[in-house]
Amino acid sequence: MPSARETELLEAAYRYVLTHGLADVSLRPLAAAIGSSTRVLLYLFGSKEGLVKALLARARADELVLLADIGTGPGVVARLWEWLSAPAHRPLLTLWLEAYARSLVEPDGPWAGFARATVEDWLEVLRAAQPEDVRDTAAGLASRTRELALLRGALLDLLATGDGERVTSAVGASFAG
Amino acid sequence: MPSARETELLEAAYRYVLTHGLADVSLRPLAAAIGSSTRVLLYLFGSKEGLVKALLARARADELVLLADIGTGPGVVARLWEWLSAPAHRPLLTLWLEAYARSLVEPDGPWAGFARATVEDWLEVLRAAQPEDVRDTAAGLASRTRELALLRGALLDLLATGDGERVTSAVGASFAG
DNA sequence: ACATGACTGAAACAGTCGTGTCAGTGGAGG
DNA sequence: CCTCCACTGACACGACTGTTTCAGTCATGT
Repeated sequence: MPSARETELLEAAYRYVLTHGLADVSLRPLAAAIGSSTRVLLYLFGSKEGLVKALLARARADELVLLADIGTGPGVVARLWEWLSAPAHRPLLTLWLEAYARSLVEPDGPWAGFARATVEDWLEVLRAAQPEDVRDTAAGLASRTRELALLRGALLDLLATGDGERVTSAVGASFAG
Repeated sequence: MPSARETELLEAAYRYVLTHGLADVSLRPLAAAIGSSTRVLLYLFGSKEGLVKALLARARADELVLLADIGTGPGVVARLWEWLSAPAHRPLLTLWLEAYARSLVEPDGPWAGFARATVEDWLEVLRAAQPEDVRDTAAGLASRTRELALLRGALLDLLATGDGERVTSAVGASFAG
């Protein structure tokens, strides 16, 4: 149960890393930017690793809210892509990709398991959206794996090029109906 | 025109970052691991940024060799996936993803433009593999964008879960013919 | 023989890193 | 009033960062 001050500072730190990235964040500049001090951050989060872990969990909370609100049934993929391609979400998704890559390179530490966890989260949502008769078949598994791949590959493209038109039309062509 | 010693050390450093990652590499441990010294690395590459840039270019060279060898015509996507999913290439692809993510967070520095460049490289290969009559149409552009997205999304999944069977069957289902 | 240029070792530079220490605030509950 | 506890400021610690300075070594070309 985090204290009020803790969640307040976490929120500020979260806003900070959304624009500065998580990879080479350091306590002193971060503390200065959010009007705090390294002493307080260490006191509240125990260590830098604790802070990073809290920030990762905070980012994941945003993701889980989306997945909970997205619903099921036909059109999930289109709705997911709508959310993924929204310019307002770009900082969050860049942060997400950063954490994803990092968790692959450095399987220990606060990043541990981040990539695998998001794969499973999303696959589960896509599974829930499938018709019942394919949900537990090999074809169903392959199908939602393919949907997830398309969404994330398209996201990679979009984040790099910013060419929403081209990428959206590519995604849309796959799930028009 | 790099000297013999320079390419030799670059190759050793490349092998090092393939297993240690590029994000938090530092000169002293790297130099020690490859039997050199920070003095020499700085002398040969000018600065750490110069070294990182050289390493990125080295990684890109591996990628370009693949793209040159992959040929054109039907089956490119399947052949590309065969290469991407080969266990031997995993370190390279993890490094690739790391550089990709980093270039999005920190658009300046040695990473600049890395993500965008690889998108264009791959799209061009896929374009060359398309039948002539669609190559310059909007549908052709959307089609190869979609192929690229699928490949890279599948790669993300594979790197995180290692579940080659599931992912490969998902990719295969899209391009069986 | 000599000079040139590629390469290398040792040590130091100023700076930043995460973290620990010690000493306080300042408000809430007894 | 007094105590307790969440929180904070100032400062120092050792380790590490990229980079520089100064001094070589060694083979090569003339």
